[in-house]
Amino acid sequence: MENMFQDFTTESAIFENKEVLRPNYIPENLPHRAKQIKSLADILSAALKGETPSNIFIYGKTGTGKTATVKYVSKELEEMGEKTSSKCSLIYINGEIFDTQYRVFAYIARAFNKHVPMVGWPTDMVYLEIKTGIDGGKKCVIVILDEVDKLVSKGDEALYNLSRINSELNNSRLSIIGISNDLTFMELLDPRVRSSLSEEEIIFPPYNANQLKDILGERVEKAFNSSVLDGEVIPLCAAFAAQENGDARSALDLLRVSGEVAERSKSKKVTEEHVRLASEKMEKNRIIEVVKTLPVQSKIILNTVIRLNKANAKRRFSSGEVYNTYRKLCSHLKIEALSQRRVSALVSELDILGLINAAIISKGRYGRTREISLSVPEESVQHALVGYCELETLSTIKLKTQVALCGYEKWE
DNA sequence: CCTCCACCGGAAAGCCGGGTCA
DNA sequence: TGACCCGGCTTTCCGGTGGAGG
Repeated sequence: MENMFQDFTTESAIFENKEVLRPNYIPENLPHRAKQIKSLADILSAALKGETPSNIFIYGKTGTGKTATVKYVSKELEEMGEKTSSKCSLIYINGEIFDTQYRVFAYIARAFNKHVPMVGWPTDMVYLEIKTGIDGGKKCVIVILDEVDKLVSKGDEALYNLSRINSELNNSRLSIIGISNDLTFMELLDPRVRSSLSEEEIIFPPYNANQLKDILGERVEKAFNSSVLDGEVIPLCAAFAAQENGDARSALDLLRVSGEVAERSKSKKVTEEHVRLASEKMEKNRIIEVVKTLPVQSKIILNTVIRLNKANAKRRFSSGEVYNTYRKLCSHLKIEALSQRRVSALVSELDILGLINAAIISKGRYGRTREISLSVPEESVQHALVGYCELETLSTIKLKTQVALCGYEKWE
């Protein structure tokens, strides 16, 4: 009998190397980031002259090339450092994974071959280890804190201690590069830490459609077999992503998924049609993800809108209608209904998430209200609620709610 | 031009589960 | 262990408002 994986072992007709399209792949060329690369290199070049580079704060939305740029520049710097034998070492830390002061410190200590367990020691002891580690040889240490906002959300001691470590060192110097896609966290910082972290700032603006086209173009040669892409594929991917928010990551994702769609349909080429299918598929997944993680009450409200949609020819409903139906649904589910004010707030949240539309209109004598309508296909939401139901194994009341939510049975 | 509907959305306080500290 | 704090969620209170109808 033929092995069931037989089909999957044959060479791909579409992809040459799919990894090139993954977000963590660092290309040799970063289009449209020359300015940022130069600023970063200028600042860090101090390390090669034996001086201390300023601390740097890097800001930009997701998929604007922050991490790629920093990794690219630090690789170059390390190479040059070895050639010129000026000692400098870079330590890359992702704040999402190392999200407490202790973990960050332990990780840094390990970079200096100190045997620090990932849990257990008093923090100041680890701090001491780092200090002696860094100070061991005369050199320059640059700590890169990616997603630094995640780290700060649990307290700013880590940043505070790192930024003042220089005053306790004799031989070496330490600089910090903080990377974030969120500016609000700066307010949580001690003013001294804030100003020391942002001695220099580099901004990464979103890409436009043309720039995204260049980025995709840069990678297709390695990623795809020659001439499997139709001419319109790249511009279309770029346009879709630019429309969203100029996010290179999602542009690359879209291109990859388009290829996968083409591959699965046994096509020899990736066409415009495949991109559209891929885009639809990704959008659907996004919706499912969002709906699944919604709090129960928001799900009930969403469900209310769907029920209204099913029961009426019209597609728009006033806040009052939605709230009344919501109350009925709640009493049917034997769940305490929220106040009108609260439901109004949750409706706003659903609006921001893009699941429903809620625009304020005035009907003159007949009051002012929001017109609420579903802004995504009915089936994809329903699909998500059903999917959630299957996974839900919590308390019986919750389970009952979920079952009722996907059942759509009449209750009056 | 004024009224008044039916709701919006800010402010503030209450509640609750979880974590911390002495 | 109990006092206390914190953050998220919710309620209560209430001032605000665009425009059809008078």
